[in-house]
Amino acid sequence: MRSEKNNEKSFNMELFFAALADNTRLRLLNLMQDTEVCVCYFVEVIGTNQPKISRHLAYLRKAGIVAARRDGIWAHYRIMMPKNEHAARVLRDIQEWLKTDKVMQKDRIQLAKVCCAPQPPVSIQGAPRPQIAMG
Amino acid sequence: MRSEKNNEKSFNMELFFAALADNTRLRLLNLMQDTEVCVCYFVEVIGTNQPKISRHLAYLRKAGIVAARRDGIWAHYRIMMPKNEHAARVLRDIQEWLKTDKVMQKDRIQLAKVCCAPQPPVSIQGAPRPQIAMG
DNA sequence: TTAAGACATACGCTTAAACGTATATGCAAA
DNA sequence: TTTGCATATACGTTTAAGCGTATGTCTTAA
Repeated sequence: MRSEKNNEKSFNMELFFAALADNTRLRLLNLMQDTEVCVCYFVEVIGTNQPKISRHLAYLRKAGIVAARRDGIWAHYRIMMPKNEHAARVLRDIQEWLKTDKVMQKDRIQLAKVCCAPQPPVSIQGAPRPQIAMG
Repeated sequence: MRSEKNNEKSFNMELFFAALADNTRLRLLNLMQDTEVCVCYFVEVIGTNQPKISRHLAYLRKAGIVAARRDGIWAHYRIMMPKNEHAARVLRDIQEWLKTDKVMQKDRIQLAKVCCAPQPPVSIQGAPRPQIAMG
């Protein structure tokens, strides 16, 4: 996609679909299906460096697909339904789509494991647990 | 999107959404809403050079969203519903979405004008007319 | 068989997306 | 206030998307 200002008047379809055209971002959305998720869990489950996750989350934020909540040193991200009804419909369809994908299912199981483990990995010890890990 | 082989087994979501993340390609899809359309009409309505149109149509073809039909020197493109039910659902939603967009509506009106004009522009004289220009 | 037209692709360029690494920011405990 | 940690952003590099122009391919008509 070529750069273009995100006009307030009309929803930017290009930006919306560009945000969805990346496997890491789809995995992030998948992990946020049922609840907000702390950034550190994304890093743990996706298994990559933290700046990469942060950048992709920023991309989703700028596209109006997710919202962030700060809680002290922790940042929690959640899916935010676009006001545009058509975009919202597509996003809901995508959520259902992701639920049927084997790799995405694995990711959600992995999130549940990491969150509910009695002895979490050292890298995320003390991280805030999401209320619900899976649907 | 980074390059990745389009695995036959699982639908390539990245490629699918990347194909939708471009305004020219969305305009092309919009013009194919009701019927197959000859390439020369795309060039006329979009108002750009022919190789650009051809390249974007090739992109849509590779993403499995459109199909081409050769008829002598003419090439006709039409929307092809993906076999993947989720992709098909999203694509149908997008078609409805495009119908509500002012700019896209203008494009379809323009297509109708060009196709039904008693004296078509010189550049497309003799071009095969689509059966239906608008919904 | 040549010529002309419609369409596809090759080529070189510009721009931006995505990456890893380094660093800045902001909060919290000591 | 200093230290440590979670997160965000800056920076430089690599890769590929998108573009205009040029050229190739295929078909039809002369």
